[in-house]
Amino acid sequence: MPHVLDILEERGFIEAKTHGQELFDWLGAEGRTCYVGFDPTAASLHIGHLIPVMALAHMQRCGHRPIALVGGGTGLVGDPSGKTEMRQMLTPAAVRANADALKAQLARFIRFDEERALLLNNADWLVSLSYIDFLRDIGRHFSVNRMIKAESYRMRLDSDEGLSFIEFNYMLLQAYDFLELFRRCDCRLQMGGSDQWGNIVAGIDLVRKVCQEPAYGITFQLITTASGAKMGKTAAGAVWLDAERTPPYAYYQYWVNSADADVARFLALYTFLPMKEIREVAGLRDADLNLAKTVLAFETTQIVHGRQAAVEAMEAARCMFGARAVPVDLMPSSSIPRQGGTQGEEDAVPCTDLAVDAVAAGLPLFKLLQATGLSPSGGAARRLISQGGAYVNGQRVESPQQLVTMADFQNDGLLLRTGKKHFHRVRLKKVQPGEKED
RNA sequence: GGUGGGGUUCCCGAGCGGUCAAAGGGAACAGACUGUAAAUCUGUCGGCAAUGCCUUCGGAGGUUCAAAUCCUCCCCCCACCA
Repeated sequence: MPHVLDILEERGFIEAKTHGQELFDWLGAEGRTCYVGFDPTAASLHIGHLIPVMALAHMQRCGHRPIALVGGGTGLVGDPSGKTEMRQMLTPAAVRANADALKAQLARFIRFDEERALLLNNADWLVSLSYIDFLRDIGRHFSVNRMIKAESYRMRLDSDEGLSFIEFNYMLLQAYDFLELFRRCDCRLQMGGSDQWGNIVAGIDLVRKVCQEPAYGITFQLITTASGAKMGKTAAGAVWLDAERTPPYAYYQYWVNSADADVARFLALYTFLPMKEIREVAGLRDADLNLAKTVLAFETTQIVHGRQAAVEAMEAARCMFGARAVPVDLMPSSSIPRQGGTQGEEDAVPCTDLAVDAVAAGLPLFKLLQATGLSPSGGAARRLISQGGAYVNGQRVESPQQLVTMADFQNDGLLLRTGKKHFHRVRLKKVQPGEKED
């Protein structure tokens, strides 16, 4: 079996690690326990969380035992690391609800059956801590002189806003988590984003001081897109793993729209396809690269939303954009369907129902653009049309006054498009007499 | 608690009585070029069935024909002092 550190290194995960050779040797044996913490600041993970999640999945595939630690306790405090502003404080009830939601999503990546991975919540040991005991047992091992020199606090200590005492304590709590997991599960490795370096090292030191045992840490690269933007940040907000927040189609589209320069890197980080095949992608040029983007989008969507949703998203995209089928010899390990697929599968495209009555008299198109959410306001829709950016059934709309009529509907359906890549279907809905339209 | 400096449209940031829906930049959106890429150029970028009307410049009042701009009170942030 290949060594997990080699895999993570080769695929571009690792930014820094402690104890180079010693860590390598320790991971050389099977069944090592490692962990990553996820604070439940929202009811869903987003793309930014994917790197540590994938890393845990690689750990498991290499025969180790990952722990996903949901921060039900630390989430009540809020990590200031690398943050320019203080986090909004969440109510304990919200933190609990979020923690439950995260568990379900993590199970997409990691198998938790038969103790092959653990899902723990640090609220189980943090919430009941006694202040004085904690200060005496844990707090005495921390040097404030050292803490204020930590890079992760630098931004806040230098800022106008400052650092509140509750946030200053976060490092101790996370260090205590590591100690607790070491004691409970013999967990000796903590991983996290590059902003977690300070917190991880604090935990390593604490384990050594309290138990005189070695512990290790790995931090991951901060992944940005080729244009320098944070992963998963769009104008509409984060790209979520929750299908309610980001539908599979939109999730798929996010990945298809990756920049050329990112494709190979993202395939390595966000899929499990073999590196040998990914390296071949580097030889692709121009439009051929789009095929690799299709594989990337399909694979990542499949992991998060399942095969069915991934196929639907891909078919919808193929239908809308008319992309070529992925050839058999491109990344053969991918389970992406290679044939043209079924015709006209548009189900994944966002859709709005419209009552016949509303159309019968003629509905101004700009109203419809607004109603479907393609335009944020009527004015924006009018501007869009006059700039030539609106299309009905593939036909450019010429005038802002244009009406949508029954003639525009084929099989009770109509396809709106704005710009190059925003599609929305409209379905005619026959309202029975006496039936109320919402 | 004292003194001083601030809170402007998605973000940064100008404006300091009419010419302000508010400069400039960024983000975003559309068009052209393309490959659902990048870069570039052009346009748009509070709302409204719209040559006009309405709502915005921390909040509430006030002065004025006219207020983001002046006055009063309040809230919040920052710096220095205690």
